[in-house]
Amino acid sequence: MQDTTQKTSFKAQQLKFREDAILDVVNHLLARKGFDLMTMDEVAAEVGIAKASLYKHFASKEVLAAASMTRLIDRALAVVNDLSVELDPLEKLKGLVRWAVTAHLANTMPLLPSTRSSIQQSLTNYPPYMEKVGRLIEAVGTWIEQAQTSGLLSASLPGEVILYTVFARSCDPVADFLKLGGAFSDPEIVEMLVKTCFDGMSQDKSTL
Amino acid sequence: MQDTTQKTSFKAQQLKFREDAILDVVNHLLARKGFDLMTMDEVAAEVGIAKASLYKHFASKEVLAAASMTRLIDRALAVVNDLSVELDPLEKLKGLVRWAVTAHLANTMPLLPSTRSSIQQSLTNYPPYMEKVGRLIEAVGTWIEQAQTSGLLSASLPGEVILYTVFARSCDPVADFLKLGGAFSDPEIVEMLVKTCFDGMSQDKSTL
DNA sequence: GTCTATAAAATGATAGAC
DNA sequence: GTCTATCATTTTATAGAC
Repeated sequence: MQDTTQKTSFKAQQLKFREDAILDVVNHLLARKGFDLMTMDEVAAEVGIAKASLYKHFASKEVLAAASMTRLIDRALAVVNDLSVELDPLEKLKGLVRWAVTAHLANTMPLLPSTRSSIQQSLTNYPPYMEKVGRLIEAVGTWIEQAQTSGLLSASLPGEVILYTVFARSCDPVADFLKLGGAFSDPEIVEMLVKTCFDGMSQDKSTL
Repeated sequence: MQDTTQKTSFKAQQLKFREDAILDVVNHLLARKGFDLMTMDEVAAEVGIAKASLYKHFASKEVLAAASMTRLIDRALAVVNDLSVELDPLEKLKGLVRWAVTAHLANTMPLLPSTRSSIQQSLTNYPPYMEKVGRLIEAVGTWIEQAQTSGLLSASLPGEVILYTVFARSCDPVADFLKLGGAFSDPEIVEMLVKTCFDGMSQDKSTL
């Protein structure tokens, strides 16, 4: 038959579609409860398939989480790419933090940046993930260096510290508490977090 | 017998001693793994007693964690009290953050400030804990107001935001990553976190 | 690949002897 | 109050039919 390849490609498309739907659910659950509290039963139920079917797509809970996290890094890389326009490096960094905090508030940012999480180790042993994280770190690291040499960011602060501080905003509980309080809109919360992150909480000396 | 009360008091002392030992173990486990990953088997093994004995002291895992957390707030209140000397309010706040980050690095700071943690709800339903948290918030809130009115902290930032930001430093993953990197000593990490927390990462405009 | 049914292990909690 | 033994439940993962 002549349409064998077409049929296969259609099937492959359907497969990808289904797996993307699974990863959407996983991403959401990772964001709301974290890896340890997320159960495979829950994932299967929310996707609307049997648990055994889930295991046909992903070999284990850890593999499933790793796939979801890899997709997240892909998205972060896309955001980084979009930000590579005519912005100064400080604005690029702020843009990345805005994206992360916004996603966190929308429950689409998996709760990871914690040395304590039990997936952390299996993730570091998953080369496709680590390779992409490496690319992300390199891109953001470049922005940080540029911002420091051009006097936009404090040059006395080790770049490492700035890098981790930027990434850590994606899981900052301050956003959750402010949202819980109900006094501010999501965009307001995002802007306040960005401000305290980059400018601190002390009185701005330049205005005195 | 005349020494009945003495005997009782001695027994009570022993009981408190044992329960304090249990809470030490729990505090350490909560700091390293969090509530959900901490198991009662583990607690019992590390204390050196049978799991059933553990349940004679504390009715459930949640009660156990609540007791540990209450003791933590007691210690925070003691630190707040020690800081009520001749320091300006900004230095008091920094002192509190220093204590929290130092404890975090020493694995003695339970990983909580997360809306996602599954104990959070049972804690809010435990009046002794909430009462002490209330006192802590009041004391720190007063410092924040003083720092804002005296121009030490940005007055345009809602007090709420400053309060949460200060508390959130106790579980900031930046400290963990920097420690993992091995390039800095614990006190250096503490000072860098305090600096970025209060002064941000942007170039200080007053030096230009 | 999807399902039902079930294994295998971990874990919170309790029974009951001493 | 401490122990051993056990229960009940949850949860990761698989077997095997269709």
